[in-house]
Amino acid sequence: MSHTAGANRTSGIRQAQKLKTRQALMDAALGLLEHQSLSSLGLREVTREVGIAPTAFYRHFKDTAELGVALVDESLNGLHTAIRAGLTAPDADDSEARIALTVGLIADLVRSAPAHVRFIARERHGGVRPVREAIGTQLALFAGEVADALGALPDSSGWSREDLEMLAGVYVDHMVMTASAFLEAGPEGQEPTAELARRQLRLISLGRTHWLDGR
Amino acid sequence: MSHTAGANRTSGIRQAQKLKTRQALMDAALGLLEHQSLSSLGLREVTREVGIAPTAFYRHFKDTAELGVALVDESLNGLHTAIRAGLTAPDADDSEARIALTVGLIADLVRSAPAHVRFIARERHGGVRPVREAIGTQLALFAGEVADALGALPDSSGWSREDLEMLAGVYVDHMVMTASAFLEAGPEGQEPTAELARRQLRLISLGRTHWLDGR
DNA sequence: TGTACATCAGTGAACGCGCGTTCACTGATGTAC
DNA sequence: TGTACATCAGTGAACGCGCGTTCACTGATGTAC
Repeated sequence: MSHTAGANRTSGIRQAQKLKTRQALMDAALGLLEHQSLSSLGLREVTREVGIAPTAFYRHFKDTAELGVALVDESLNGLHTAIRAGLTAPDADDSEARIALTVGLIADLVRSAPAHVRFIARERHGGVRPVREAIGTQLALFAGEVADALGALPDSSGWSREDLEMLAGVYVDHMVMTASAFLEAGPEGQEPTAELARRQLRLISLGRTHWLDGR
Repeated sequence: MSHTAGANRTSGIRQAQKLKTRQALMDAALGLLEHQSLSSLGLREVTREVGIAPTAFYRHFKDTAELGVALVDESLNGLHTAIRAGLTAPDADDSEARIALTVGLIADLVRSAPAHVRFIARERHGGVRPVREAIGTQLALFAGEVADALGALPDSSGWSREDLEMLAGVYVDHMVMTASAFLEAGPEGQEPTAELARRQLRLISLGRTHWLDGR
């Protein structure tokens, strides 16, 4: 209509630079959150780290809570695609192999994006409501997808939607706890942590196998 | 030796008043932590709430992290005795009844000490290392006790100590998650949250029953 | 019991500092013609 | 392509404010005799 054709392409250099700065703010925040919680993260701290004036922060976020919500999306999109890649790889037919694969996937995720994992584990029950709620919403969506995936498996015939969602919730919670345990464990703690996680998944898997036993 | 006999009784009025102020600081902090994390809690905030001079804080704690560690002990001692009371009440012989009893106990705990529960859930993965570590240590001790209790049950014959500890860990994690879920859920969310928790405990219970099936 | 001294929880002034936010600005990028 | 105007990401000074920490103090409580 008005403007030039292609005006809403938000063209070129300016937009690219803005996105780059925004990303730099998010990266800096994620780094600073290794040793504190979002509720104590200062706007000046973040801009100092990036090397821009404090006031420039407002060109991107209204406050640090809004930055936090953006970090939730970034973190859980990553986790999301990483895990989905694993779930849809149906190479493993026995449950023991699927368990090992899942735990390996979580270990990889923690190794490749420790700051994101830490952020989610930390703020999941953290002091900043909008961020806590964003994480809750995203994890619920994620659990819904896992429930769908579980429902499509032959082992799940006879399962109600409610039970599938319960099971998916158990898996998602276990995943977050395991990821956090990997983070806390030192280098020598990695393998014991993985072994514990596999053992726990075996327990859940057994419960799952016998869920419909009493009809 | 020196002093009067009974000198280390730390006698009387002065000591009592000091303990009272210390407790007031802890109570005030717990209240202020409803909407923030320990890493952003200010010493002046806490003393203002209690109605004493900021400098008086140092008579009790070196910094807010130390206060946090004291809150961990207070919170988990409460939880500890509350849950142990439940575990040692062996009225329930079928597992369904034991599950309902456990979930009811958690709900009671959350209702009677919401701020303590919130504090533990929030700081378990929080930004203040000494506090995070204190919670980890206490929960590990707690899980050890639960493992002992489980090992004493007839259902547990043939279980290795390692498996008992794994199972106890699952129960403890589930308890913290459930307590946190009760907190987040509104008044109408309480019963659905309880039902979900019972369902999850049924799954774990089934896994437990069949743990030794393949020998 | 009474007196003289010691202890120590809580005070209040003072400090330097970093915070979040406002404002008018600059100059590179984008758009119209 | 060239020119004139609009946009807007980032600037830098300034503000009032609450922070953590220091220090010398006060006065009620505790102890010795």
